Amino acid sequence: MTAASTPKGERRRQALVEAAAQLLAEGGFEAIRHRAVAERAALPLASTTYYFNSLDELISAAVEHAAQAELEAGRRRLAELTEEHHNADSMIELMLDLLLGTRSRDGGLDQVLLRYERLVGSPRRPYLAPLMRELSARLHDLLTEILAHFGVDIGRQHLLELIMLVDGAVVNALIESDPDPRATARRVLHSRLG
Amino acid sequence: MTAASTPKGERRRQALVEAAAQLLAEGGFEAIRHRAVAERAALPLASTTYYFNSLDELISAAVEHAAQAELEAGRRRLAELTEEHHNADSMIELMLDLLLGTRSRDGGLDQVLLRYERLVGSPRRPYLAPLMRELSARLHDLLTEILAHFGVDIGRQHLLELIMLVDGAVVNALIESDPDPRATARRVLHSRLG
DNA sequence: CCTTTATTGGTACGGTCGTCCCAATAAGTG
DNA sequence: CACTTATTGGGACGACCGTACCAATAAAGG
Repeated sequence: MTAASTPKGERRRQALVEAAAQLLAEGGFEAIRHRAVAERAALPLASTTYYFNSLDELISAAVEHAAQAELEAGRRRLAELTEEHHNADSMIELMLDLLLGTRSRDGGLDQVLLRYERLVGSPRRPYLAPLMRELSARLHDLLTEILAHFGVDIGRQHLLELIMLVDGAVVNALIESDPDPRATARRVLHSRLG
Repeated sequence: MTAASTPKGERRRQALVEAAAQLLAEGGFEAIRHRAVAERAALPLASTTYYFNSLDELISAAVEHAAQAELEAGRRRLAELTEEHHNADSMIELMLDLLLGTRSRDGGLDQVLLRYERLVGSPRRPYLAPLMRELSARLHDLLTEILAHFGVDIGRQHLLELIMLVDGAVVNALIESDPDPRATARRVLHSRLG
């Protein structure tokens, strides 16, 4: 069964999803294993197969959970913006937070790496494709809203170009000897929006 | 031991590297397993640990072998260029072949996917970092030579921007419902060079 | 209360994995 | 030739993996 019909069951199922999302953030798709998830959630191994028909289903739930949380955090950031920070710099930093993750601020690489592994690893997991497209569309919407909020009126095509530039900057920064993808991406955004 | 001291031994070692490179091209890093490599090379399992101290060493050798072959093929292509094909279109197609692989011509996705998995997966394999940087530098050299051969004088910074654009176009095309990363990348190059 | 359904958790199966061991054999060398 | 080193190939070990089974227990519904 893939659904719980009892409050406690629902709580356990959710605990598994959150544990899987944590593992995803820490070690990528490959870190989501039945045993690892169960241990992280302090539940028995078989609970993972009881609430999810397969590992893929669990991975999907984890990806969706993680992405929803990221989008919500972004919306909260947008809502909390005060007038005093209405400059291009803070807009760009907010965009970078959404595209690369907030942990990239202090030079951390792991979160950036995970995001691009997720991106590139998705075609190998066909069951993720519709979900990824949906989440990608929502992210684009949010970015458009953010730009609009800062008075930047941007067309869909121009936004996609911006995202392409950032992504290209990141994947190329990843193999440098002292990688700082956020700095590279920031330079790109400044040259286009700054 | 990591080296062979006998002609036959050297041949076997090379057979393992080629088998590993084949598997890498077919299924990515994860496809390089002791047993798979040995079977592909029609050699016993233990030969893989006899000639390579670890799986990482075998993976490194496979990556280097594959990349060298790609670079050599690119150089051959450059040398074989005749005057009749001296137009921007054929230059761009050659660049796309080098950046995305020749199998992307007919819309094939797997080779493109493999290349970007290799790119994004490299930071997780620190032993690959120096090798990847070396190979990346050689690819940049080759691309510069190609552009120069077509009369395009391009600075290092401008070349890097071009590559960034292509890579960004590709990773974003990968999650589309009917992905054609080569077409997207081609559009980008035409808008900059065409 | 009792029956039916949902959940629990311990365990087992069959598989793949990296790595190691070791006797048998080939190759190289004096 | 003998002796030393390189190589071969078969097998085994312990660790993980996804998944399935099943008796015991808790919850829900009449």
